Amino acid sequence: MVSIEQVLRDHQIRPTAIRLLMYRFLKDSQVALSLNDIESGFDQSERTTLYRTIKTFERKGLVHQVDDGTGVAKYALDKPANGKQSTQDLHLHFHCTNCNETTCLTEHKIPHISLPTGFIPEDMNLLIKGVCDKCSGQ
Amino acid sequence: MVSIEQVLRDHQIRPTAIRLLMYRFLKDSQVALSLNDIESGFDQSERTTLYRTIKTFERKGLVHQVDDGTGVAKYALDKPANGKQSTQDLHLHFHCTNCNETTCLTEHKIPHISLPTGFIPEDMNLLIKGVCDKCSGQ
DNA sequence: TAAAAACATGCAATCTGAGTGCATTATTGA
DNA sequence: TCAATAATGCACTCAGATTGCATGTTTTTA
Repeated sequence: MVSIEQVLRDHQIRPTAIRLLMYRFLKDSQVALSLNDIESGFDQSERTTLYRTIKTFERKGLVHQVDDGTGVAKYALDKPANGKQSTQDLHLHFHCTNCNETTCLTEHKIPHISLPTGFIPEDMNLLIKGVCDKCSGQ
Repeated sequence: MVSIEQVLRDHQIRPTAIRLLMYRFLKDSQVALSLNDIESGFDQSERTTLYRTIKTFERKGLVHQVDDGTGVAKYALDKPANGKQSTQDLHLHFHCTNCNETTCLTEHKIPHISLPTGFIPEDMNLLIKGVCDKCSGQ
């Protein structure tokens, strides 16, 4: 078990108070969070700082941005890669049109897609919209 | 060969001058267009009108919105369905990170994905980012 | 360890795209 | 032809994203 402080240091991020708090906040969330969501979880601290913090996390590879089609950027913690290679860039996200929550389905890999000649893929994103398990009651 | 006017009428859209122009503009484009792109193609006419026009087209099933992860909505003409059922919502989009153009790869269908229990899919969007054929030079 | 350099934070402000309200103009159909 | 209905244009509003700058804090280095 590595401390959050160490995780940040490992990513060349200075472990300030806000950063530690935000990391924990993201870690405790089962769903991707928008800047507004994050802001709501912090009485103290300022929108801009939270924004820059999340962007720092993103730049340093701690979180990835989730685009769920709502037009609002959300963020989720990267799961530490099990193998050598990060698999973060092959995501499947589920956006519930009922509760508006967006979940990373990291276990579900996107199957290989063959593209026309000349198209060089670098990143993939599969977004599925529908009703999530909590809302479907199943 | 059906006239554009007829296409619009068939979708319960009054064929005004702007609408005919915009339809042709979309038809002539190989890539999805943002409102800004469209605006640039029209010296005359007003942003709001173009916006409402594209939204009308969307509502009536003439175009579909493409979300390429840039945060800017783009639109592309629906290809006329060959079969009875429209398959517009299950093709993939390719966004070139070099030229910023987004292409509908209508021939490429999204493979079936099995979801965890309780997740009910209703719509899917597969976005692949990378370098397009024009930019890769291949 | 003090001073300089580098980075983090807070506040105010800007920018962009999306979307609406309303008055005017055009089109349609009784 | 006239009333009803829809389309257009202009002026806004709104939200989220992003930046500039002044200040505070940490790190580095002489």
